[in-house]
Amino acid sequence: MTDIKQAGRPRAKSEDERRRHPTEVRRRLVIESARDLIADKGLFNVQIRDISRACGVSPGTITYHFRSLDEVLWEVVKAETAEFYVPLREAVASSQAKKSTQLLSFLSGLFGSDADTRRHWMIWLDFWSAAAREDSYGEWMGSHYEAWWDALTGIIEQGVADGEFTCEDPRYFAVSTSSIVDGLAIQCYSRQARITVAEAQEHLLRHVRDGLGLN
Amino acid sequence: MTDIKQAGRPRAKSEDERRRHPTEVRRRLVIESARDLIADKGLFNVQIRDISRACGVSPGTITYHFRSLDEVLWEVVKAETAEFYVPLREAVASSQAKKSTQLLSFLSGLFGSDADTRRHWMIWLDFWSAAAREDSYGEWMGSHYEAWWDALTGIIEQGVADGEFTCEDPRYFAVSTSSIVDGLAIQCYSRQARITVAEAQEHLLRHVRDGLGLN
Amino acid sequence: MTDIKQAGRPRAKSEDERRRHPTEVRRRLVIESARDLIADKGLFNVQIRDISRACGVSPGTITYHFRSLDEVLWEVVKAETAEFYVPLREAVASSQAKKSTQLLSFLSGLFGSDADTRRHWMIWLDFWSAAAREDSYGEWMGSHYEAWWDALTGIIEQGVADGEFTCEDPRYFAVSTSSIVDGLAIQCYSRQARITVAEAQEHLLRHVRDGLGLN
Amino acid sequence: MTDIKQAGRPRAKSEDERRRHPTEVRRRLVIESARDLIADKGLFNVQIRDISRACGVSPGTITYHFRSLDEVLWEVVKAETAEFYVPLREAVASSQAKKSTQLLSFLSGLFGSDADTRRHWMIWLDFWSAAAREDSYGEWMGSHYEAWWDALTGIIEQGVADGEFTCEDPRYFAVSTSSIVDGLAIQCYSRQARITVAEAQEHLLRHVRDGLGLN
DNA sequence: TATGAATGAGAGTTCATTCAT
DNA sequence: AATGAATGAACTCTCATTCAT
Repeated sequence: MTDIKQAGRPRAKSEDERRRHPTEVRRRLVIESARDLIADKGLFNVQIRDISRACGVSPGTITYHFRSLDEVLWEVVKAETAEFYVPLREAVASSQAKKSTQLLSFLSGLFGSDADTRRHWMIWLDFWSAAAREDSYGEWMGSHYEAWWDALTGIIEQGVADGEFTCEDPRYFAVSTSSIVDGLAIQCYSRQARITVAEAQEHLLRHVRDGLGLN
Repeated sequence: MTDIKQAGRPRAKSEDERRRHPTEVRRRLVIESARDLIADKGLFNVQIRDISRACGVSPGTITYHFRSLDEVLWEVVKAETAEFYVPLREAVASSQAKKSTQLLSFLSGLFGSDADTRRHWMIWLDFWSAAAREDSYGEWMGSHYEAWWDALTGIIEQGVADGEFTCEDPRYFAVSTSSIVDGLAIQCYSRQARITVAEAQEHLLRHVRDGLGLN
Repeated sequence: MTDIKQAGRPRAKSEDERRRHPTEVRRRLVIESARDLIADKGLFNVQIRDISRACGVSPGTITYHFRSLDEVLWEVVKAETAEFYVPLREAVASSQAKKSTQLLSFLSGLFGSDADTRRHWMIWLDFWSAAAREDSYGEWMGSHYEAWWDALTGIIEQGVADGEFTCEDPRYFAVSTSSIVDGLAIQCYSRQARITVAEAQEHLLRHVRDGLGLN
Repeated sequence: MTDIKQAGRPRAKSEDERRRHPTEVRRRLVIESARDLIADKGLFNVQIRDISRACGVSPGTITYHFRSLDEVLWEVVKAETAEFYVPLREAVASSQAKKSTQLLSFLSGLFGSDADTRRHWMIWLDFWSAAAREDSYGEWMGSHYEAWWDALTGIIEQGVADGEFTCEDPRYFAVSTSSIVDGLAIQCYSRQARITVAEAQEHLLRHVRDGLGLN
């Protein structure tokens, strides 16, 4: 019987349509598809079947490449988190512009009406809930914000050193800023929001200009 | 076990818990029990059986008094929301203290290590997720924050009028403050938090004092 | 404690609104209300709560006066059955008209578009299903049809004796007629019926006139 | 238990029953099993668990292949309905016998004491109730009877054309006949029936012979 | 006699996971 | 590597019935 199964198989034909991928490739494809779904339905409202349908594979393929649904979710959060602050650090590291320009343009980019930004915040909102109840999520979130704060602090310190602006306590200001960002995101990305994304963005920039004595 | 119940000891109390109650009373008891559970397990991780067990009633009793589990959750959120800003408005309305004292003492109260405050923020975190995906939650959240901002704005305007402190744009400052509150709560109430509740509180107060020119 | 309950009671006030009735009266009121519901929702699709609501009493009142829901249903069927063939026998017994007139006018009355007739057939349809699976319903149905046939046979025999019409085998004709009645009712009282009630009636009358050589 | 399965005994058969099947095959197996159950317990008295037990699968398998229990029931009714009138139309189309023979032999076949025929009428009885309350069932029933009548009418017209028998109004006679069939089935397939299946059959044949002037 | 809160077994359905193919 | 049928525990919700009042 087991022989029969092996026998009828090697049909090279459909090989090209539904490609077979090594685990690492397939995992990435799955995670990518799952991100949109999660943004839509909520981190803990997504089913394996949803994800498999979104990838064009069968449910079994998901559990073949992942230990469990939770692992998929977890990987999505990690991917989302990574991609969120990478640009920040890159901007800090590479840009030749003035620090104030770097800072303001980066922070502006946090609020946008495009699908990607919305998706990011949707996942992020759920992530906070998760981080409040599970150590693993909490730990990950902590290290993420720490890096966020470090990066912000770094830019501010450089700007101060460059004489672009002033700031008595860069660390304190970094935490304030990241908090305001999150607090405003809650407002402007909710349903029936009372604050538009543009208003949130404007609010944030005003906060930064005021805090750093820019104009 | 039944013997213990029959015996003459702590009868009064357990008799009272398991008594029959008119719907309105029972609903309130259920909501009260559910609040703790939700804080613990998450708004959408609580099951009817959890709640019924917590109330000492059968699952059928929950659905007898509520149309569905969603209604219970919804009522919990409404109760939690209502109780959150009521004190703020009362403080504004009744206290004879200086506005700055009122304000700082109220805001201090938002961050605490007691079970009630923790519970509040746990529910609140889930509420944000819900408000990002369902109009009804979003609408409710919007009107809550609007009231929050109005109240803060009112106090600040009075303080300015009284000459206690200065503020160029009270409304803007109110939104900033509520956003920082939420943003800090995310940090200090998460697992493995990098910021303690006391630090968050201190951070908030510094933000307010700086913004209003107190000290 | 039991004393307290007795104490607060004798409030003669609402005595008149929600009358208390001896069991036999209450049972009849319940059965009467339940008939319409059953016609609407189906014999085995009616809930105690529906019935109690229809009577303006509480669910407990139903089970206080009836052993069980099944007993209510059963009584409804008995009431419906009784009222169905009583008029037939009365018509036979009392009318002074010619037998052919009696017969045709009675049979015409079986098909009508009024609510009462529809209600009757709705219950009757469910009754057939019940009679096919439970002896008690089957037994009751059998005796009902036997009486039906006897009555029809009797009229026909009298009509033949009176020289009004001819019929070789009155019993056979009675069974044919009752069967056609039921078969036509299935058609004309169904949803999306292909045969109207009027057509069914006309069909039946034609069958009887042909069979008895009337016209 | 696992040992028994591993052992070489009656493997072929039980292996086959519990084998995995593509959806279409499994659906048919489920429908087939459900038919008997429904005949036994009634169309709306069958539970998913009953059906799954009868098929030797788990409850989840039923809802895996069907959207809901209602869909199973609906498919059973459709299958039963289809198989009911197919033979009639085939007899009309293919048989070389005289029309009167075709007709009488087909109609005889409607009443039988075998399990299949009983099962058919049990389901059919419930179907009438359903058709009286739900448009979808009513619509389906209507089209079924229309076909039934068309087929009967067709045979009769041919028989008349062939000079085998006479019939003034074949359509009217077809409706009468189908109604008598249903009306007699109610009687002879009920519990405690007063008319045997054989008597019903005899009654029907007499009706047809009389109506067509045969003998 | 009447109430209606409370019960809890049992219903349909969902869904992560398993595993033969 | 991929499939998708199968599983069965667990969920929400229903509802006849009970019983304190």
